[in-house]
Amino acid sequence: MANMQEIAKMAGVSLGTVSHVLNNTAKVREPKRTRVLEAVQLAGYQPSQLARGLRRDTTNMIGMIIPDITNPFFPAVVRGAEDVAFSHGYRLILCNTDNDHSKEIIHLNELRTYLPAGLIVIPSNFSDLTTHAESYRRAGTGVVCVDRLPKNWSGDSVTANNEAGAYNATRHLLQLGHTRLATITGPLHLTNAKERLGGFKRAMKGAKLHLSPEYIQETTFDKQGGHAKTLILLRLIPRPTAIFAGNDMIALGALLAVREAGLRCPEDISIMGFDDLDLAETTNPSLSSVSQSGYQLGTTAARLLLDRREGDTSPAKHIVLETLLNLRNSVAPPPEAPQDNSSMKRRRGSKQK
Amino acid sequence: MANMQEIAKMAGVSLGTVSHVLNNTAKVREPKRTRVLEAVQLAGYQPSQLARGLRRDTTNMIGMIIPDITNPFFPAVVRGAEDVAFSHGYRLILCNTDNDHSKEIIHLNELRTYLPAGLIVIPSNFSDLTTHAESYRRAGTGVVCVDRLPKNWSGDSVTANNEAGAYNATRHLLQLGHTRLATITGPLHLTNAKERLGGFKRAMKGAKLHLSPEYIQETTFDKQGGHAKTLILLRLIPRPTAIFAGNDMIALGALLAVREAGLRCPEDISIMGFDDLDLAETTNPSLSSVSQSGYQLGTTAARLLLDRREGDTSPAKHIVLETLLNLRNSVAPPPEAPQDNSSMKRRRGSKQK
DNA sequence: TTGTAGGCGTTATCAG
DNA sequence: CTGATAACGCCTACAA
Repeated sequence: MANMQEIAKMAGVSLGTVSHVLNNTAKVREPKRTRVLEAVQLAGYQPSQLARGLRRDTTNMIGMIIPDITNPFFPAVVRGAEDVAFSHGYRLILCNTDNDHSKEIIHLNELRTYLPAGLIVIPSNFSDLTTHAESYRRAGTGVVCVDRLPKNWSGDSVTANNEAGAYNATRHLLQLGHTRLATITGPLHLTNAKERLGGFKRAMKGAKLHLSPEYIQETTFDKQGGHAKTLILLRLIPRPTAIFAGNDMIALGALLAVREAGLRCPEDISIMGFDDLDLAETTNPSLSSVSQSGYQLGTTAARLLLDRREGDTSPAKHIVLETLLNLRNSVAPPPEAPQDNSSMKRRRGSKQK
Repeated sequence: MANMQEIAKMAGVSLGTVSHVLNNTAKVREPKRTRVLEAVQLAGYQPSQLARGLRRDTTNMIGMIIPDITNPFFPAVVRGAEDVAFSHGYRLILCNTDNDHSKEIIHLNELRTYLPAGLIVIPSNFSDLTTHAESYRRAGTGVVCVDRLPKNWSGDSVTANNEAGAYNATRHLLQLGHTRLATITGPLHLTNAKERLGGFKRAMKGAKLHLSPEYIQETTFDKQGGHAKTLILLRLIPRPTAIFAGNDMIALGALLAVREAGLRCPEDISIMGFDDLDLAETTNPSLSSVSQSGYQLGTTAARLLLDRREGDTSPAKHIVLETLLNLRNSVAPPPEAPQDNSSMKRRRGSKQK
């Protein structure tokens, strides 16, 4: 690979002049200027990002740390971030943490040595991002947090309006006539899971419905969790007629469990998801879900980061993107709407607690 | 961030000595050695990858170029590559091409300036990878091609056995008694699409079945394509009783089209996919598919690359991973099956799972 | 307007 | 075995 010195020789100018025309850092007169450009063209020269970064004390790389690219929600976020980054000349270094915060720390520490232009992070469980981000910020490197927030996070963030999304979804179930609603939440130490539960509870409270604790099941954000917890919910008496799942993977597990139990969705039980993944429209029945745009989460985060780099020093921003309720076939009114199974109805007193 | 000079000062040794203990490039005696290590620990020092790369003329970054992380098959490949890379101290720079070969060229040219340890590429449509890889190879940088191969590719590659996978899948359909088989292929300039069609044809030929050209439809590897081409196939007379789809996304589109047409799968028409994506088990009916492990494709590619870097200079390797036929509910014998009788024996015990 | 030279943080070479 | 010192390729004062 040619270097600047060779380009200078080819164009018959000095090294500094080449740099000047490449970076527009000084007006170079026409005869030389084009000679340089021609030489660059001819040699297919591209400046070493390494040397440039070393000298400038910052590179065009953006570190992106996510739990797991294999988890269907995250690729969209990554893609959104990459599109914005790429079009501005930045590149992404992708790191998976598997929700392991010690792996996250390794990435956080190492990424610093690339002098990245910034960091976009979807925190792992029990993330220690807050303390580590501090050292980035001291170095003038932006860090934006996406989708969920670690403990005590006060920096820039881009999240969905989980609370409102969950509230609206739950409202919809209530309006259909459901009164025995259950929810299967993601890990409640994650802010997004907690907020969704918050929205669910608010809607329940608004409807003046009592919510006994066994109707709230916490699990991991995956199919297995949804499956296991649904089996528990289905054994409850009275059985819930609707389940609000913390995300689509949980909803998927719920769907499978309901089928296994010999029940029908939505006739016997309604299921509502969150995320509106692509798979939501191909399940059987297709899944009603709270739609949040992962892509937009990604583009917004990247733009925020680039603004910071351009010198935006305003106070921390917390951008919240609204959700949309996407109704499909997994929700319906409860069976025989005002439950006529009187024996079941009597039991309801038992959860008076 | 502390640099080596400061560590040297802290430990009361010279800069060179610090480098020596960090890289094991010379035996440093015990009193100093531990002092250095302690200083490193204390300062949380990590060497600048930029400076190191500049000096060593190579970094610990691996460029990974893929069509689109949003496409459900690719994240697994990326994850496989990342896992192997990470555990060996390498990091991934992720680039999406959108199957646009001019975007691919941009990435190829720019990645070189990071002096990457190697490149893992899933080529775009009409990829010009072959010529560009040449310049990488001259610089001693390995390039391995995954999933599909560009024109005239003669370097390292890791692919699935598309031909055999398609052949086995088609054989299965034939053994169920289907005689009017159609296929919807991906873009035939992509080697994987072409090989799958090859396997399909070989099975048909083996069964001495005529295959008229309108029973072979070519399209893009997505749902829309599968949907549109299925509608065409369903209008043919006689209508095919089984469709072998070039991948699961096409199969998904086919499923939707069949349903729209008021036909039932698998009673009226069988559908076979390829890839065995996660979504295959949640569709209605669940999708029979040729399973290939994207994750394994990724790990294998990364390992191959790292071997090269360790000095393996043997001739180009073409690693081919076997597939597995994963049977679910989207295939069944054809309607009015004329073969309850003789030849339907399970003579092929093959490798079906 | 153009050229020169110093230095970013490392590694590697070569004296001591 | 240890410690200077010269690159690596680039940018940028500063000098011409």
